[in-house]
Amino acid sequence: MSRPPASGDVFRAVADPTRRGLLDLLAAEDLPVNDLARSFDMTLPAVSQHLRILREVGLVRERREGRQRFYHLRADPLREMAAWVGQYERFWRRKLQALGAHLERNP
Amino acid sequence: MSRPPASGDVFRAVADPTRRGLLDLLAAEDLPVNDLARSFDMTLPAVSQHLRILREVGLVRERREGRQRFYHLRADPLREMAAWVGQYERFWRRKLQALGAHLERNP
DNA sequence: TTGACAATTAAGCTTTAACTTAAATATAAT
DNA sequence: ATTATATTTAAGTTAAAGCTTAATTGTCAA
Repeated sequence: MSRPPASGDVFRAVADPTRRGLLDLLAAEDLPVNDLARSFDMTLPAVSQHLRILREVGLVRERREGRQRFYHLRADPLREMAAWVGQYERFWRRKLQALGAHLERNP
Repeated sequence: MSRPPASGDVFRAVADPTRRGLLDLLAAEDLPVNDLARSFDMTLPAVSQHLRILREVGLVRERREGRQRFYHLRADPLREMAAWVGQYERFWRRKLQALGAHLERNP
């Protein structure tokens, strides 16, 4: 059985600011590890390890091109997060609405 | 100076499944710690510590009532997360659209 | 084929997280 | 006053994260 690639741990994968930064970069364009690493204040292996974690939860894919490895964003696993956080939208919407009503009463 | 209540660490706060569970419970109703703790397979202090972390990032508030402490959801800090993950929506939307187009060509 | 480059894996270290049990605090009930 | 209840804080343990340097693998170029 091939289990769904570490679902649930998407939250943990994305908890780290470096990893969110990596995803943000990859949202713009596919990039090789060296280029990615330049944006962060840590060694190349460290970035490589972060990429491994993103790979494990399916948030990025690797494509080999010569001796470089281009990373490509796969956003799908984030849908789980979007769905979860979406359930809370009504709470802040409710509050905004209350604020609006208040401003209307007290213009 | 009162710094913005630990913004950015909302991701980390919510990375833990127990803490997400707590928020999910509180989305339905305000509850005292004991009632909250019953839902989890760990000691009361452990749950109390999770609640502290949620408090620190402003995701819950405490209201004292007799000797109980009712916790109340404050969803606002999740907006940061919603905004971040929302930026990725276009990616899976694009993919769904591609799938749709494919199915139309190959009915 | 030797050497340089791109990246990962291995090994080790330090910090942080997530628990536990025990002690402390605060309120309520007897 | 004592005792019980609700919760937190303290102290200590274990495991996982996040780094680093060093060693390894694979590809290109001279």
